[in-house]
Amino acid sequence: MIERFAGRLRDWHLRHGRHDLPWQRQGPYPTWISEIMLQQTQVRVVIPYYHAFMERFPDVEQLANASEDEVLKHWAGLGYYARARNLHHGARQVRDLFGGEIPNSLDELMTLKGIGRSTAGAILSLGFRQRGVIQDGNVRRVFSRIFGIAGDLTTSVKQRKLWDIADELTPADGEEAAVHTQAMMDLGALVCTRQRPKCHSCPFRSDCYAYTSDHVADLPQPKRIRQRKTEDWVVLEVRNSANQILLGRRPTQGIWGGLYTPPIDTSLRDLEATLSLPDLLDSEEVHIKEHAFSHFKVRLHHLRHRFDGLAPPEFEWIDLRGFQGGLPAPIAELLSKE
DNA sequence: CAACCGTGGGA
DNA sequence: TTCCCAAGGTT
Repeated sequence: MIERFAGRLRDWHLRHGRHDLPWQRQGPYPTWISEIMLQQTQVRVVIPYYHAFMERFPDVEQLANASEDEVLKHWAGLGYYARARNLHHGARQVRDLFGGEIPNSLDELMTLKGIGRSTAGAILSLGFRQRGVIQDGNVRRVFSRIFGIAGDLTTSVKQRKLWDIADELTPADGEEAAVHTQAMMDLGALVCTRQRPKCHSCPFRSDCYAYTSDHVADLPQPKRIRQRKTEDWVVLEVRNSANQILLGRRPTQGIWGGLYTPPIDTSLRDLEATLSLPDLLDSEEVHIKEHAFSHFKVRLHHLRHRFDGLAPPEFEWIDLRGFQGGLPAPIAELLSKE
């Protein structure tokens, strides 16, 4: 089974795999961009962002020379904004430390911000067509079912085991490894899905532990999700007579790091203390919007206020049209309302 | 090691 | 409505 695995996977992929994704066979830079965008993010969500991003930042040099604000503007709505900040930082590392050429070794790739072992393996394999090994959610799910790996897959023992299997199954030849890498992800994404897997069309069903022992629904073990707390945030939309709006850049650390939002705090009273705008307590609540982050929830209380004068510290008057910075998705939606 | 870090969509 | 997940990495 181990001996025949790669060959059988390749044959399946030739007929049933994905061969027309926009970043495929485009070289290391497009592979890098797509791999970062695809972290924890579905293909159909990524595609429009990928096209716009590549249009504006067609190569490493243009990405490195751009401002972080503009990079985040193109990332706005995708989420996990550290990915964009790290990617931008990584492009500058390539420019300044690698002479503008993306390195083609595992160790060097992993020195770039935001590139871990799996993403480095993917760039080596898919981007450079050199031998590289990945270990993503698709691979973990496929292996846990085929080889019957139960329990928590994030422990170091299980991680070691999964990496060992992945390494053993990956062909030595670079081009074959590239096809293998794409095929592993396609099998996980198209057949060996989390819910309602299509075992009837799986090339490994006769050897699959989960399928042959009727444990497909139990593997891999779902990770326990802790209850998410809910906070209340007051989002203060302040406009002046020129229809500009008060926005401030959020600190790099924390939620929405590097993006721009209106003044936000847990109460209007706290906002009044920091902003000291006249008649702030008279501002009206437009509506309340619930928003879920990965580890907590918020009720966004949308308030409107009119003010003409100097922007308070940490904020600036901004015309949203042509603004070169990123707005978080729920904030952009909130500000677009009448 | 566990918490942190977004968003949209499907069930 | 609510829960869960989708090509992870950093701290």
